This record gives sequence, C-alpha cells and structure tokens, in this order.
Amino acid sequence: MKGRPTIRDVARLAGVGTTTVTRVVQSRGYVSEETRDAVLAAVHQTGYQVNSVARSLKQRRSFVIGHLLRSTIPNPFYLMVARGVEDVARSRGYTALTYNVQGEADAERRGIDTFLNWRADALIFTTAVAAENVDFVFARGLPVVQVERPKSLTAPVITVRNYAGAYAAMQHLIDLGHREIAYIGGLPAAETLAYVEMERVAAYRDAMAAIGAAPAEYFLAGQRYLQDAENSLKPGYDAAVRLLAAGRRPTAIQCTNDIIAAGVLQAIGDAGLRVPDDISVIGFDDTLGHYLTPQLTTVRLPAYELGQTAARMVIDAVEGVTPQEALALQLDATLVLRQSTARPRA
Amino acid sequence: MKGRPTIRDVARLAGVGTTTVTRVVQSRGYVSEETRDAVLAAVHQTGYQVNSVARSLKQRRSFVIGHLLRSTIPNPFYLMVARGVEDVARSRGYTALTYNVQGEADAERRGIDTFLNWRADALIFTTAVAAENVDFVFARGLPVVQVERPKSLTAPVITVRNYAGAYAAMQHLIDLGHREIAYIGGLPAAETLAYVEMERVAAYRDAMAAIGAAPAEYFLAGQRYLQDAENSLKPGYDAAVRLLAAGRRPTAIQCTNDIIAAGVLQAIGDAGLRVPDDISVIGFDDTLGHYLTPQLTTVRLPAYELGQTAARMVIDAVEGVTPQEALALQLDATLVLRQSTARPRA
DNA sequence: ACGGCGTATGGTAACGTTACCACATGGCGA
DNA sequence: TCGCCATGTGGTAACGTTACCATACGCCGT
Repeated sequence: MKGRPTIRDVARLAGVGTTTVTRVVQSRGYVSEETRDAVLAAVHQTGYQVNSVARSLKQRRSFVIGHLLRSTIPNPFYLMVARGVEDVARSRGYTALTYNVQGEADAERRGIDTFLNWRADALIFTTAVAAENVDFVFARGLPVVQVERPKSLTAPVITVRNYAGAYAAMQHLIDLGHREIAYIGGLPAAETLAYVEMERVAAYRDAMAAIGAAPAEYFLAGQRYLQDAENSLKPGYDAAVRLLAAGRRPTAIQCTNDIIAAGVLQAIGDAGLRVPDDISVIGFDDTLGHYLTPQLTTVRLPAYELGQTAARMVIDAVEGVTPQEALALQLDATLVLRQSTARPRA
Repeated sequence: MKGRPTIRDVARLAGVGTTTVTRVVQSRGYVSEETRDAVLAAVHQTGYQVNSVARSLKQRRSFVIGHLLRSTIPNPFYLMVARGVEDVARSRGYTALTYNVQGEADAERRGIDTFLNWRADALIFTTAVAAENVDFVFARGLPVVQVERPKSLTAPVITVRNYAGAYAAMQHLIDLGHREIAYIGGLPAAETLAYVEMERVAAYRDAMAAIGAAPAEYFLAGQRYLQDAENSLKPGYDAAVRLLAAGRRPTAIQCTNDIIAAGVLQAIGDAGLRVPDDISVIGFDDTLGHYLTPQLTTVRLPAYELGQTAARMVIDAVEGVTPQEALALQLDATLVLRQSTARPRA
C-alpha cells in the first residue's frame, strides 16, 4: 500500500494540470466538457478522493461543524438534537462531528480545543456546561450557538418556550378540574436567569395563582440527581412518597421531567393508588412518556428542530448570510395528551 | 483578527528555530531546560496552539478515532458505548469523533468517506449497517472493529454473550417455577450468522427443550419496527394482546428487548392483569427497565465496557502493539433482577 | 590526539491542496 | 484593425507542521 492517490496522480493520468483537476472536483471555474470527462475518468480509475486535511490547511477552514453534546445522563433528547444538526449540516455541504462532554467543564474545554485546532467552521453547544467556555468561543468570533439551556448570556441561543409549555400542561390539569396540584422539580441552580427550571416553576406558580390556589412545590437535591439511571429515579420516587403521606393529598402532580415522573408513577403504584384514577401525573421532555404505564401525558421538546435551527443559524453565520449577533430564538414545546391525566375523583 | 499564531511566531519570540518549538510542544527529543522554559513562555504569551490540520497533513495521520454510531432509535445504549470509546481514546492521546449514521447504509458510507478523507487512524462501527462498508474499510488495512452486531464476517468484532445472557434469564424464570414461557422477538433478518436475535432465540429454545416444554414464539415484523418511539411500542403491545387472547396463557414472557417489554407491560395492564402476580415479564438490554412500572427484570448489556474495549483494540492495532487480526471478543451480559418476575400463580 | 557518542539546535524540504497569476484562443463591437 | 471579454488551461507559491539532515560542543575511552 503506497498511500492514496493524490491530485497529481489524477492530473498526470488525465494529461492535465493539477489546477484543472481541482476545478473539476470542485465543479467551479471554466473547464471544457471533454477535459472534465477525462478528469472524471481518471478520478474514477485511480479511486481518488480529496484529502480533506490538505484542503483545510490551504483553505483555512474545514466545513466541519463541531457539536458539543452535554449528555450527562444517556438521554434520547441529545441524540435527536444531534440528528437535526447533522441533517442540516449535510444538506448544506458540511459535516457535523460530535464531541461528548459528559457534563464536565474540563471535557467541554478539551472539546473546544479539539475543534478549534481542527479549524471547525462553527460550534454548537447542546446544553453548555460552563458559560466561560461559550464566551471564550464567542469572543474569538467563531460562529456559535447554544441549544436549550443558555449558559453564556452574550452568545446566541435557541431555547424552548418552557413557560408556555408548562403553562399549557397546567391549563390542561385545571381544565380537567384539578385545583390541588403539586410540583416536583429540580432545584434551580440559578446559574443563569433563563434556566429552564425557573421558567417551568414560574408557569406553575402563575397558573396556581390564576385559580387562587396555593402552590405546593418539592425540589430535588440540586445538580447531581440526573447523573445516572440508578440515582435519577429515586429522588422523584421519594418526593412522591412524602407527598402522598401528607395530610392533604394533591389530585395531580406536575413533574419537571419524565424521569422524575417515572419515579412518581412507581411511588403511586407502590402506595396502592392508580394513575390517573386517583391521581393525575404530567411529565416534561417526552423522553420516556411513551413507554411508561400508563403512558405519560407530557410536554414534548422539539429536539430535532432545535438541532436543525441551530445548524442553520451557525451555517448562515459562517457563510455571512447573517452576521452573528447575540440573538435568541425560541421554539414551541407541545403538550402531548396520553393516559396519565384525567378528571379528579368527585 | 489576523489569524492564530503559528509555530513561527513562537519561534521568533523565543529566539529559537521552529524545530525546537516542535520539540518542546511534543516534548520529545533533546531540549535544554532553559530553552524549553523560553519556548513555553512564548507559547503562553502568544496563546499558541498546534494546528492539528497541518500536523495531520505532515504526519499523515490524525490521532482521530472515527466512531460510526447506528442509533436508529434514540437509545441510551449508543451514548454509553460512545462514552466508553471516548474515555479510552482520550486517555491514550486520541480524540474520538462521532458520526451518526441513523441506520442508513448511505449515511454510513458518507461517514466512512468523511473519516477516511480526514485521515482518521481507526474506525469503530457501533452496530454497522452494511457488511460491505465494514469490509471496505477493513480491506484498506485501516484498524477497525465492529461493536455488538457483526456485519462483516471477516473484520474484528466485539460482541455480547447474548446466548448466555438470555439463558440466564430463562433459567431465572424456570427456577421460579415457570414452564409456560413465551418469547417475543424481532424477526431475525438472518443477514449474519451471529445476529443477536438468533442467539437469544436459541437460548430460549434450548432452555425450553431442557425442561421438555414446547416453545411459543412471536416475531415482530422485521427490520423497521425499531424506527421511532411511536412505532416501536405497538408491535410488542399487539403481540402481547394476541398472546393473552390465546387459549392457554403463558405464565411468563421473555422479550428480546426492553422496548418490546414496555409494550407488553402496557398490554398486560390494559387486559386487567398484573405483573408479576399474574404474569412475569423479562426484558433485554436494560435501556428502559429501570423506569417502567414495575421495574423490569432484564439483561444488562455492558455498553460502556463494549466501547472501552473497542477503543483499546483499535488503538493497539494503530500503535502496532497488536496486529489487527480478525479476532472476536465477547463480553458478559448480566441478569438484573427487579420487580417484573415472580413465582407463577399456584 | 582522535573517534565516537550523547546532547542541543537549526535549516529546509516535503505533506496535498488551492489561490493567484499568467497565458492563450476566439469572437465581437467600435 | 484593435482592444476587450468570455472561455480554457497550467505553473507555482503558499497553508503550518514535522522528518530528516546538518552542525556543534563536550566528554570519555583508548
């Protein structure tokens, strides 16, 4: 094996200059039809393929979109975002490459360096870990966008209308006749104003206030409860146990995500109660809802669209269609009605 | 912004030659301590970072491990494999980059081309889509390994002991006293001899034969039932409905994966029966088991270890420690006992 | 005194591509 | 007739790094 054929091999075989081969391969510039055919034949015969490394060195760009995925807990959501990014990137002639960050700021930093050193054209953070990492990239002038949870307050971001989604869920419960609705959420870390949890809680509180009911909120112990499957279930379970043991039992529970809801469902079952007959449960994110018994009414995040939009934004910026400003986009979350909600007992 | 500092900028600032800078950056070769300090200071001052593109061009390799992920259905399993790959790659000085294939042979092909053009040092297929794609890479002499489901019969592969795992599950049911055990699986596409489904079915049949019981198998309609959440649940549900309607109801159902088991659980619930009191259910893969009600007894795949081992194999091959042979490794699957299995009704 | 070796450093030609310039031809309008 | 422009093609110098020499200085053993 003596190395892959280069553009010079092709040029020699076709009896043309290397420049002409480039022109054919990139299909731009003037090339007569016969020359093109000859070159294409030579390409075919040699099995030539561009060396992206050399090309990137010369062009000082790579047509690579770096995607930094947080994915602490193995969560299908991230995979769907990645798909959206990849599909758009591909359709516009770019390659999206994913770097898994596993929720660690260090790893995120390494990922950034990797992509920077590889001259990625743009970066996408799907749930950035550290604001300074995003800022660092943004400050360099590289097109960048944050998906879902903004960390940097200056860099562009595309988020979900969590408030509206959560409010729709609450409205659904209220319309069914519920008044005693509890909320189980993660403790808002308050790192960022727009932190999703905050929006979801706010919607809950506003909805309760609108019907003149007193809120009953339960928050799980902060950051690390979503680390792995084993530990992610227990907090929701425990919270529900406490809730059910309380004097005045709520008729419905709104959860800040499907994983918590799964724990809640199990606690309710273990207490000998039934969903939705005895108590309604509503989730968020639609990561598991479909698989649970009963199937969970939940709020679906537009994961795929989030990815698509993010990719479009950065590529537009790369190509100068849109100057990269600190804009913020929002996509709708949609309430998905399934089996875990019903009218309260009379 | 006039471009990033190059090795020449650093050399000039430190008052040395470019070669010396390289030696410092790569920390190999002879460099006196003072020179090193001077260079490091210059590196620091300029904020220099290697240009991986140029380096790869010169070295004709990239220290990149290309990871082709199938991930048809958003499945946490793939994320865990990816993590294993990345952790090992990182610890050995490589970067793992992931390309999502979405179950399409075309996309897989594009991913291969991308990595080849970028001079990746090795490729990992986590559940390859097409055998010829794997063979193509293998034939080129590039280190490569298939994870979980072998497609190519010649390229190295690392799989799970599905037979043993499935047999352990069966043994568990048998030990509990079950004799009437049904099996719900995907239709073995028979593309490859080692297709996981086949091993799992074989274990089921052998276990049934061992107790002199007649097997009762239900196969779902082939390939596409695992495409998305919406459609993936129904087949298992439907199969269970038919099963329950049959004259002689089984006391236990073994499912070929957790998703099917989730559908089965729902069907059993809708039929007014209880798990595990009326009927035991056992899953496979442990992708959902934990979240379902009742928590599913299932067979856990060593996803993370699979990824780690794959990365080690290819990197060993890259570094010539091990010549890349067509070897096959197997890792153990472990039975996880949870709440969905119990003694049959007396 | 000399050769050899360990240490230390620098110059320069690649790696494979493309940007840029140079050049050639032919047709067309002034 | 001349100049200009569209078309077509090729040579060559980069892009930023590292491999491979070449060179130089001590020190040590013989």
